[in-house]
Order: sequence, then C-alpha cells, then structure tokens
Amino acid sequence: MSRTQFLDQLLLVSAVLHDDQERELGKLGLTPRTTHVLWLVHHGGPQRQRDLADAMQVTPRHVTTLVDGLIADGLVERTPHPDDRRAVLVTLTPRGAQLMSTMADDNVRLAASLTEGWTDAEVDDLRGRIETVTARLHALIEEAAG
Amino acid sequence: MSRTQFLDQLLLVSAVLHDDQERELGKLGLTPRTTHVLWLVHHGGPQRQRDLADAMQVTPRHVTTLVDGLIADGLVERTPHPDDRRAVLVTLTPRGAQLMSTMADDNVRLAASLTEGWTDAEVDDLRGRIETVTARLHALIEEAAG
DNA sequence: TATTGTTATACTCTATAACTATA
DNA sequence: TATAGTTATAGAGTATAACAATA
Repeated sequence: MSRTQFLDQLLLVSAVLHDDQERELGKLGLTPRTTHVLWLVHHGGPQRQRDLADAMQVTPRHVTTLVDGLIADGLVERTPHPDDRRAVLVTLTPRGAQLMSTMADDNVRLAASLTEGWTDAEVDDLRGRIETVTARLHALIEEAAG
Repeated sequence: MSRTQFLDQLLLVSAVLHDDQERELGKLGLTPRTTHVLWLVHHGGPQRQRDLADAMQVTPRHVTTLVDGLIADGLVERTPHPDDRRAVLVTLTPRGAQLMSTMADDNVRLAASLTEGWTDAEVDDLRGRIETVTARLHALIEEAAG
C-alpha cells in the first residue's frame, strides 16, 4: 500500500511541476518544445536542425516550425553551416542566451525554496533516491520495448 | 548547486514518468484527458459533464468530445440526470470499471518495482519528502497567482 | 434570466509526403 | 543515390461563440 502511495505522490508532484513549468514558459511565449530547442542549443552549442529533430524525437519538418517561431521571437537565428551548404546551424541570439541564463537563475531559486530547511546531506540523499527511481523506470521501459 | 541538481533530477523523473504513462495509456487507446475523465468518474462516481469540465479546467464543449470518444470505446455511458433534465450523468460501464481496476493493479506492480529493496520506512520517508516538495510548490504557485 | 450540453468554427501542435538544393 | 530543409496538406487536441432545452 505504502509503495503505491509513494508512486501516487510522485505522479502528483510530476503533474504539478509539469503544469507549473508550462505556465511559467507560457508567460515568456514559449512552449515545452521551443524551450527544448533553446535548451539543446544552449547546452550543445550551434546545431543542425536534423540533430535537433533526432534529439527531440520529432520530425525535421516540425523543427522548421519551431525554429521559425524562435526566430520570430528573436531568440535564435539560422547561420550557414561551414562545411555543408544544405544545412543551417541554429544558434542562440544574445537575447536567447540571456533568456536561458534567466531561466537557470529562476530554477536555482526554485530549488532553494523547495529544499529550504534541509541539510545538504538530506537533499543529496533525496536526489540519489530519485535518481535510482529514474534508472529503474528507464530499465523497465527498455525491457518492455526490447 | 546540489539543490539545483535535486530539482534537475526531479524534473527528469517527472518527464520520464510522464512519457511512460502517456505511452502505456496510448496502448489502450486512451489520452491523458480521457484517462482523467475515467479517473474522476471512477473516484467521484457518476458526474455531470459540467462537473468534469470544472474539475479538469477544460471547456464543457471539450468534455463532450472526450465523453463521445469514451462512449465509442464502450468505457462510459450517458444516463439521464434524475433531478435535472438538462444534464446527463457520465457513468462507467462494466468495461470501464474493469479497465480502471487493471490500471490500478499495474500501478501497484510499478510501485513495487521502483521501490524494490527499500524498507517500508525508507519508502515512507521518501514519500513524505516528496509530499513536502509538492506542498511547497503549491504554496509558491498560490503566492504567484494571488 | 441563468445554466447544461451541443452545433459550428477556428487555432495550435504535430505528422506524412512530395520537392529542391546539395552531397 | 542519399541527405537537409522546406512547401503542401492533414490529423489530433482544444478553444470561443451561438443556440436549444430546461431551470
């Protein structure tokens, strides 16, 4: 029973977190997908749309749409690929880079609020437990798929 | 830093859990929304579409669509409201009830797998921590909204 | 007059298929 | 011949507005 209550609680916090993130992104005119593009380019550097499509498990056609939207918002730009004239590199504009940096700061503040009053050891133990759950879930998914 | 890593891990498990649930529901021909309807009717008993719309934060018009789909799948039915001839009551069919019961069993098994090797006390402590995080997140959202 | 649910319509997100330019 | 990205089109999911029946 208690195991199921744990899962229910995990599902609940996931839903609340998910909705909250989506709401916050919405205020900035971003969707989860466009944010994913920004995140990938922010962390992986300038990339081809093809790479983004593969990383996001989305069609190349849809990446075109997402990048179009981000360009209209002035957050990314298309630059020519140095070695392949078929391809473009999606790069962050200064405004896009600044937005990512603001979002990172917001997350630091949120993380601090959520763990307030806990010791570093407690936070780290909790993180480790959740990491284990994530790994087990991944393993179950792999097993079911393969 | 470690606080942020905790939040990152929580966001990751949320995303993986979310995707997994959506994939599993998809196999049954259900979407998150139609599942939400089933869940509400399963836990709250027969309800008017208006009540479902309020609970789900969705337009009444959309509930019509969702219920139409569930009826086509034989999982719910519309019955006349005893006191209000404008309204209908959405009720689970035996097949719908059986599906909810199967889903509950699946979740019990999943919860057991994810917490395997942990003592009841450990699981309960973890649940409590996550519950606290959920409550704090709710408080922050309320604060931001109000 | 207000409310329940539905018909009509439109907008967003995402996919498939066909095409152009390049490799 | 294969690949990167785009034009054209279509399908889900969800919303708003107008309307019918009932309260």
